[in-house]
Amino acid sequence: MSNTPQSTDQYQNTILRSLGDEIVDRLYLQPIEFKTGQRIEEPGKTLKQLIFLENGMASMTTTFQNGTEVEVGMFGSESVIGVSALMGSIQSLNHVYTQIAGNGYRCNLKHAQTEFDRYGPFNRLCMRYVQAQLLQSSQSAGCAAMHSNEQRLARWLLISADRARVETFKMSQEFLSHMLGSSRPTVSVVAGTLKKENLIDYTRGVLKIRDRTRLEARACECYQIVKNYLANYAKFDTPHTS
Amino acid sequence: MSNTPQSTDQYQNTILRSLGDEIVDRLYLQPIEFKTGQRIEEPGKTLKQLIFLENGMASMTTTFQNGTEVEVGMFGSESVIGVSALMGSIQSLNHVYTQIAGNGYRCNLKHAQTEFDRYGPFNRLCMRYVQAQLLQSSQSAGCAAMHSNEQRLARWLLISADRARVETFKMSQEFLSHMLGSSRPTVSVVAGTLKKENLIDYTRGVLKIRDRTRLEARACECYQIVKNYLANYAKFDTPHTS
DNA sequence: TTCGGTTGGTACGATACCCAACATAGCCCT
DNA sequence: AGGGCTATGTTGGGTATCGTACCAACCGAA
Repeated sequence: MSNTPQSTDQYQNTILRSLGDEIVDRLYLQPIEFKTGQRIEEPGKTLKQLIFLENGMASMTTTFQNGTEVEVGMFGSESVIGVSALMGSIQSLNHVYTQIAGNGYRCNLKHAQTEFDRYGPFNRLCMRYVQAQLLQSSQSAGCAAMHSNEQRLARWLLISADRARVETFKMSQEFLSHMLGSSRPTVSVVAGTLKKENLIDYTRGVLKIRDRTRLEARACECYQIVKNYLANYAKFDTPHTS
Repeated sequence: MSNTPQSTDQYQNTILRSLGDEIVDRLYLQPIEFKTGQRIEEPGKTLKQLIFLENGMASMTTTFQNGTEVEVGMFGSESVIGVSALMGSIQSLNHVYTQIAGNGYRCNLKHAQTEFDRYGPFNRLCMRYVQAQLLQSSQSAGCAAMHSNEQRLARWLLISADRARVETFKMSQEFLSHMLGSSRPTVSVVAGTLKKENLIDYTRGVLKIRDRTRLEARACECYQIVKNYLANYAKFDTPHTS
């Protein structure tokens, strides 16, 4: 069922792993490291590259008129950042920047476009990934409307850990409050509860997941839905090849 | 700057309008009418068709474990429903059904796939539309996290009116509460406020926008952002043709 | 060691919203 | 006109969360 000849498992990134060596070669990837808080995209700026994360995590955020910032999307080793440039939106719409340091590969937009225009596996994987992004956004929209801050915080921590492929990461409460669209004191209280019950460890911005199972029980179902989808989106043939 | 030879303006639908006659012919469209509440997609069910709405409005909803249902996406004359089938997600993920009666065109998935695989204007428009969907979802996610029920109700009414191309439509409070992810009494109160101020008329489920300007002022900025994007997404050349 | 900056904990009043319940009003059918 | 039925209006109490404020803990630089 796998959708192309597998390359060696030298990559953590879902898409790179699913592409054959030959195709990856044509992308002319350049290794790149990310510090925490590094900007990848800015609204209105023309996209010039794709980023394939190997580990670490990046957020996409929207800034409202009153200056508040909310996370509306997230990227990790399952994703390719900037794929909208291949789909006709060459201007970025939102901020994207790393939340958890990591590394990955940079791909010049020209090379990506050329490969995309071969309408082969890379093209199909990008389209599938966009579907995955859509699922994530939709789920987040419903989640924000229906679920409590505790559920959403638990979900957010789990997602971040999954994507960054780490169980420990640095993350201030101020920051978490922006991610959830809640207030900082609320994060403090909610995180305090989870900490008291030993689900997480949280000291001066360093966050560690201690009991993943119970933390998952506290998170809303949105966590599993998105996780399952991301785990499988690249695995099956498209109708093109069936 | 327009992206293909225009067909005559016989269509209201953004995508059909942007495609040339020749391409539209190859889609073998069949006219179709929608009553309120008619199902278009169901989760897990295999997609067999695309729908191009000419007027009326359809919602995509997610149902949570506890049975509550929330709207996570919306379709109108700017959209094509079921495009994910062309992008590798041949199973529907969510419910989609009409909220405001209308009509449109049905396109067999096979014909759509064939045209899509020509990698011409139809392919590019579909990709652009998916970007538009993504923007809508993202914005909704942020909106649900940050904005009040009043703002969101006002936004929702305006969006619905725009998409359905009508200023009057039928819509129960029970239903609106699901759309917003709020409770029915809340809708009653909020709608009551807007009604007292003569922004809307609302009698026994029939809703009419009376003062669009002032209603827009009550809605959050998300309304304009999405509206602008939808008004323009099909208008410019993709990088392919530049 | 001291200082300044950042981060975290907590309190408190205000508010938005929920939930459940009940009363009312119009619609349809007979 | 009467009897359900559905949708709306309204209420009251409870809860989650906000906003503001203030203090404490910690970190790194001087």
